[in-house]
Amino acid sequence: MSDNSLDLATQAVDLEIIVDRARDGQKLQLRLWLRMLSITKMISQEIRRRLRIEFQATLPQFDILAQLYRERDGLRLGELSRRTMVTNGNITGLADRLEADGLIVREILDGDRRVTVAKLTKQGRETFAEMASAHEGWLRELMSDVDQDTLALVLSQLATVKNSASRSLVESED
Amino acid sequence: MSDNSLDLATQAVDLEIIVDRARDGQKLQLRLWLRMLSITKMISQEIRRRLRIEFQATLPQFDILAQLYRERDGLRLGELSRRTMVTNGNITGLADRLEADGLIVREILDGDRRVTVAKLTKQGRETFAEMASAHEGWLRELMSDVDQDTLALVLSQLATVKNSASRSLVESED
DNA sequence: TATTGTTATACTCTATAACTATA
DNA sequence: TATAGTTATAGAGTATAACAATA
Repeated sequence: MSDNSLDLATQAVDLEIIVDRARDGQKLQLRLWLRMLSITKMISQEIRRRLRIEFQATLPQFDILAQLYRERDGLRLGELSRRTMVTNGNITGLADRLEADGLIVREILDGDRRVTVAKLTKQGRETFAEMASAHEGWLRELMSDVDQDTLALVLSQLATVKNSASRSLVESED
Repeated sequence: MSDNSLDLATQAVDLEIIVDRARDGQKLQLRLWLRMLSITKMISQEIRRRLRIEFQATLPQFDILAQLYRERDGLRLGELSRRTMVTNGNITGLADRLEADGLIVREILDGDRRVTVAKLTKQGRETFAEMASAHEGWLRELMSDVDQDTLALVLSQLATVKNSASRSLVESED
């Protein structure tokens, strides 16, 4: 390859970068979204598969157990609904299945008989501890090529994204 | 929202950060995953809501249309299945609905009658162009607080995550 | 009257496996 | 025999609205 053609190649690359940048500026939000969607779909399919096979559980169920695990006194169903972003009506069905499996119990609150509090049973705590441990290992495995600095960086930056989205959503609620 | 509840929200965020820091070091993969999951759930619920209301469409359907939009000659159903991470059997059902809506057509390939190629119809192209434009606007809105540098940075770093996950998944296929 | 949770309903997605037509 | 796509089936999640009990 002659010096001349190398120059041309270099120019072409520069141009490409410039064009990319120009095209960027726009649509970065969209591209970031599509990338997150693709990653979460890929990973969650695998996680769901393993949860189903090894624990006969689903991701929304895991999510509920996780919320209850860190709230030893349990949570009202309404609060559980808010935290898991699952509607009230659907929380009932999820809780039904978890209760049938003996992982949670529902208790009516003394003092306000409208309120129901869900808690983990002993078996629920034990089962969730196993699930969480396995889950953590799976994630470590699935992200084994990503170095700690990158993880920490992306994690912190995504907080901005999360806050932006939740702010937009709350503000558009009318 | 009253000033009081705003303060409580701010306190909750601060507490989360402190607890996050304390727990750091370990489990970065898990925490990154949970954060991505929470963000994508939040955003995708809103996107799905708007797609349904404004276009009577779902996210998987949008995904299929997007793949076909950029492949003017259409795609085999098997390739569509691979790209959208939807099983072959379920692609059939999705394609049925899109075809019933007049957005795509299925054609048997000359030369190999086992193969079916899906393409956008004229109406499909027009409809998708509108959907994509609206979709881009929604994302810009939902991430309006995130600056361009952060977007670009996270976008590029997530490529690593994506590659790591897909490599792990492929390797564990046996 | 407002709030908490349940019930009812309809639809879509997801996963798996058996099956048909074609190569 | 292998491949491409379809059919069949079961189970869950999701969204919406009407409803009962309680405050």
